[in-house]
Order: sequence, then structure tokens, then C-alpha cells
Amino acid sequence: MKLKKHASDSPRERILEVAGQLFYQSGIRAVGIDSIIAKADVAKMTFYKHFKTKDMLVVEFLKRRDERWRAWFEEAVYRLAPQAQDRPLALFDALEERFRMADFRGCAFINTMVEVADGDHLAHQTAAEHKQKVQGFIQSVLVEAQIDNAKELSKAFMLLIDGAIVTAVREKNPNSAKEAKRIAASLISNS
Amino acid sequence: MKLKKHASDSPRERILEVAGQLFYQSGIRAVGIDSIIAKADVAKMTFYKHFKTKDMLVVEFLKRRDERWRAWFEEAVYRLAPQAQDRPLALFDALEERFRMADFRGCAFINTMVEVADGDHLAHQTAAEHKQKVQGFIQSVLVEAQIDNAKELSKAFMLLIDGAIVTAVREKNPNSAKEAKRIAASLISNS
DNA sequence: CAGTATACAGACAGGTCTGTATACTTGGGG
DNA sequence: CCCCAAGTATACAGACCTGTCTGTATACTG
Repeated sequence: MKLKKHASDSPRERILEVAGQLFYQSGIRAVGIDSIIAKADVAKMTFYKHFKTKDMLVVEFLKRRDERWRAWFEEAVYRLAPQAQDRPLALFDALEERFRMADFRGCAFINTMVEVADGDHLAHQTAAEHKQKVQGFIQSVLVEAQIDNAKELSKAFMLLIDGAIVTAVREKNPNSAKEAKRIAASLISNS
Repeated sequence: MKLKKHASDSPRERILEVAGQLFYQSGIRAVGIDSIIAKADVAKMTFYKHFKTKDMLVVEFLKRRDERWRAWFEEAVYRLAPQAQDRPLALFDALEERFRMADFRGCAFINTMVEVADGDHLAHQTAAEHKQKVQGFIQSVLVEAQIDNAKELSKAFMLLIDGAIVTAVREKNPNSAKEAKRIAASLISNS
């Protein structure tokens, strides 16, 4: 149950590791500080020394997730499509890989924006930045595949990706990735 | 602040009316029973006579929202497109109308599924049924417009709709409806 | 008028949550 | 060998949550 201390050395690291799992799995409001410190095997005061408030932990959690998610995504796309011209559609194969992971529960950023209804909250800004960075990557993939209108098309792809994610959660089924891929293929062949 | 008693006669009606506003606006977990009964001007025991638990109220809230949402959607589509062959794309015009409403905060069913992480919860089932019914309506619109592959295409349209909703929330901007409409048009012309 | 159903008002129990305060332990560097 | 920074353990304040309880008021019905 508990995270072994040597598993990830510093308390701060252990907290972020555990928070990453619990927040994503159960949502932010549903996870209390007490659960986090228990699983991370850290004292409460140590927690509050490293993170001023729970909100601050949430922001750090999102930043960390952004970095790791994009690193994984880019790796997966390049691995699945070594040739540049295959990469645009491989975006959706990577997505499907993600959907098939045992702990998949949608996009942490969408989920957070839904949970934190207040649009002025820092979490909203962090989520917006994440999606912007992902769109940037998609655009670069389209450019490298020598597809016209890369910027416009990247917006359409983002919409398809978000739609596929929500559908996968809703139907508890990864097939929406293939559906989105078909639509994307139709868009490319018609541009 | 309070809901006038004559506004909607029975206490049960007042509770559902208020819960509908507050749950959609701030999320389910964020709204306590006390806020609801205060704004609905109802005694606590009266509340618990009509709804066994908060969860039961949530389910009633979703059922009501399903009925009203679909009634509105169908009315809007027929109003915006009197001719059957114009209706498939008018789905997205109706959506945009919705996105422009002052209190728009995404799809109540998606939001609820995100907030209630437990996939076995009744709310998940209710949300799944809602989406199923919407897809049925879309399929009938496609059939009436004499479009082939109506069933397959209705799935694609659902994905586009969910994607547009999430994007509208994320960007706080109703333009995603037009984006989804363009994609839908491309799908139709290529089928 | 009596009886019954419905709703209101507000206190309360028992639990959860965040964040703080206090005192104890421990390990590494000067 | 001693110090002190970092971490631990635990109790606590105060807010808020769901759901229950007691008692009162009002309105319909026979």
C-alpha cells in the first residue's frame, strides 16, 4: 500500500508520485491530503513545508503531468511512425495505446477543468497551456508530413482527439481512437 | 436569491429546479444540500422526504436534464433547418446556439461522469443512456436527409459533438461548433 | 371541529476536510 | 562529539458535509 521510501528518494518526489496516481484515478476533490501523505509515507508537516496549499500541489501535479504526457506522446508517435508522412495518422494510434492502459480515465486536464468549475483558477490556465503545447506538436507533425494548412488542420485534430478521449471514457472502450483516425484520414485526403 | 414559492409550486419541483441550476453551474460535489434547500426555500426534512439521498437527487437531476436537453435540441434543429436535407449540418448550428448561452459550462453528463469517478455509479448509466438517445436522434436526422451509412456516420457525429463541447469549454469560445460543422460537412460530401 | 398530511424551522450527531501547533527522533557535517 | 536541519508523530481548530431528530404551523377533509 505504502510507497517504499527508497522508491523515489525525496519526500517531495514521493508526494508528487502518489498525488499523480490518486488525483488522476479518483479526481482532485475526492482525494484528501491525509490519503496522500499516508500512501507517500510522509508526515503532514513535511507535506505543508513543500506545498503551501493543496491547490499548489494540484498545479505542480498538472505541470508534471504535462511534461510526462507529452514526452510519452511524442515518443509513441515517432516509434509508431518512423516515416514523417505516416505520423499524422499515427497520432491516433498513439492515442489508442493510451486508451488501452489499465488506469486510463480520460485527460487529466479536461477532468480538472470540469472539477474546478471556477474558470479563473490557476488550474484552468495550466490546462490551457498544456493543450496549446500539444497542438504545437501536432502542427509540427503535419508540417513535417508536408501537409498544407497545418495550422488549421491541427485545430481540427485537437477537436478529434478531445472527442475521442471523451468518447473512450464514456463508452469505456478504446475504439473511438480508430473512429477519430478515420475522420482524420478523410480530412487529409480532402485537403 | 431565494426561489419564490409560487414560482414553481411543489417543493419537489423547486428542489429540482434549484438543483438543476447549482449542479450544472458549480458541479455536484461543490453544491451542498444546505445551499439547495436554502435557495429552494424548503425544509431539510421535506427534502429528505422527496429524495432518499443526495445521490438520488443527482439521478433525478440527470433524467430531467436529459429530457429537457433533447427537447430543446430537437426543437432547435427543426427550427434552424425546416428542410430535411439541411438538418445534419444544422445539428452544429444548434450546438453553437447552446455554446453561446451565458451559463454554458459543457455537457452535464460528461461533467458528472468525470466528477463521479466510480464507473459503476448510477450516474454513469444515466449518462450513457442520454448519449445513446442523442445518437438515435442524430441517426434519424441523417436517415431523413437520405444519407447513406446513417448509423456509422451518427457515431462520427457524436464524437464531433463531444469534441466541440470540450473544446468550447476549454477555450471559453463557441467557435468549435463551426469547426465541427466543417469536419461534418467534409464527411458528408465524402461518403 | 377533529384528524391527517404536508411543510417549515432549526438544532444536532458524526464524519470529512484543510491547515496549524507542538514535541520528539535521527542522521550527517563541522 | 555535538548541533541542527529535516522529517516524524500526533493532536487540534475550524469549516463544511450528509442525514436525523424534535417540534410547530398550515391546510385540506370528513
